[in-house]
Amino acid sequence: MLLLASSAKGVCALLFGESAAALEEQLRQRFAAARLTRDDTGLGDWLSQVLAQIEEPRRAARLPLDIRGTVFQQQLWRALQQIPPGQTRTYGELAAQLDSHPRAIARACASNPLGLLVPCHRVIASDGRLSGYRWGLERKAALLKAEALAQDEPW
DNA sequence: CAACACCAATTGG
DNA sequence: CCAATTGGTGTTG
Repeated sequence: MLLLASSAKGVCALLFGESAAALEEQLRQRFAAARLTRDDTGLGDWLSQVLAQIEEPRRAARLPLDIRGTVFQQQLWRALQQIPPGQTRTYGELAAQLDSHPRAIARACASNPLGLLVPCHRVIASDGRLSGYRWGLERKAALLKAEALAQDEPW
């Protein structure tokens, strides 16, 4: 199940979870100070764009994003968005790019509230294997496979 | 503020 | 294969 949340400025969260209740809980934790209002219809348009992107990774959804986070996180997330579908970076590469440390990269990825929209699943370990994923390695592997596949397809 | 714990890593022994 | 190290962040005193 999927939860899409937005602020006045844009999409601020895209989470996976077991149930609606579990998702709301995640959301509440991530934005403790926010006043949450439910909107089952207004976000439908954005949501459908997100879903379309999942099926066609190369069509990156151009949604307004409202990314809340530290400077470091924003740098990383911006860097992640530069990674084209079907490609991957290692924690080490990103660390070098941001003049930081792999462990810090991982930590920042793990706190990315924008599942899919910030392609944190394109980050892999230095030996080329998948390491971890907030919403399950299964999902990470599936996403990467889908993207790699879409890359081969002639458009 | 400082101290501490928590990790989706990496490197060296 | 294990352990030591490392850095950003949230929590706690």
